Amino acid sequence: MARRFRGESHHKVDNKGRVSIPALFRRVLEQGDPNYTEGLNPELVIVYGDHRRNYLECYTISAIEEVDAKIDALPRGSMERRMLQRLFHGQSFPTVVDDTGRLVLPAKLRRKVDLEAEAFFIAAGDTFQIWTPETYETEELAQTAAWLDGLPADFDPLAYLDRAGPD
Amino acid sequence: MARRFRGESHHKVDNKGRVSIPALFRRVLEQGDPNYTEGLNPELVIVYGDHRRNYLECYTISAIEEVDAKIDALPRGSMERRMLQRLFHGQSFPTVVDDTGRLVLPAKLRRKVDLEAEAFFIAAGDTFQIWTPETYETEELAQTAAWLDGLPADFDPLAYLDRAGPD
DNA sequence: TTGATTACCATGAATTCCCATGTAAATATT
DNA sequence: AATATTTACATGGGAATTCATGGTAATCAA
Repeated sequence: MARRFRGESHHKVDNKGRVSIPALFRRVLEQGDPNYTEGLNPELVIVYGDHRRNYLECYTISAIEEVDAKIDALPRGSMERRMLQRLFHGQSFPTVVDDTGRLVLPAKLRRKVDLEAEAFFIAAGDTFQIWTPETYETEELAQTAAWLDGLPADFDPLAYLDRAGPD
Repeated sequence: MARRFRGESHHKVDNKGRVSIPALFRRVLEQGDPNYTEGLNPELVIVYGDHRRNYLECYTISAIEEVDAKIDALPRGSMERRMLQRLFHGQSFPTVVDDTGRLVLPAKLRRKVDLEAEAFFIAAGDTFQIWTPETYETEELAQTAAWLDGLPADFDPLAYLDRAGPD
């Protein structure tokens, strides 16, 4: 497994759509781009998905190539294949980190996830996500809080690491 | 099972956030980093968690890789997986021991656990924790005392090693 | 030619690098 | 055993570099 993204942080988005990528994420993007060499800027792919998805998911080149390979393995003409193609090939945006370590998010993408002055970056395994801070708090955190409420009060979610969970 | 951390100690934190790692812990970090070789500095991952957690938990590379493998095994899209990803991939900070055996804790992490001039290190199996001394005393010790108070006066905690507990 | 996108330059703050020192611990030497 | 020598640790300081962010000029597309 390639190097993983790790960490979370907030960054300003200016009116041109420029936003700094957390420095540690940049290192991972560099390592995950087979064409990257010292001095160059790594490429990446931003998957934005359909209208229900309200965050941007960023893939290193090698991560997206793995996905592509899996899609290629699906039977031609199958629904699964068509859906995944639409999601990963259609609803995505290939781009490159700029010289100052920033990403330029086109207005279309910003509008899609309601991004204005600030963006929240969070690692998620071999990808990282870009959220509007408020959306992340209200949707993502609220959702887990609700889920936790359905569990025994003393149950430690970390137990999921080792077992199935609370009976 | 990999080598374990053992012991506890106090260290100064300077205003750049630098703090010495107990020398014995360093040896464990070295052994727990598959990429470590004599002369190099071991990497590690600091998991800080959400607002409810008031200490930093430090994982060796192999310990965190075990965790990652377990997360990877959970079904994509499941709440369990998302929670654990948020905690271990998002709310964490990968770093490396410096040449003089210190760790540099960014302001963000120090603020989170109220770390100022001094830090308390304590081993916890295959991880170790960094606490603000006062927090550790008031929260952690008080809790243990309360727990012991709830047991028969002559109860030996070692009984937990072999069975479920008292009675 | 006009709004948008890209390339370049600028700057303060945070972070890393490199070197220094006192002290405790380990080892070697009479 | 007592003393000298070396090595490892904990801690500190300043210089050099990286980061995040902002601005302006050059380029592009329609």
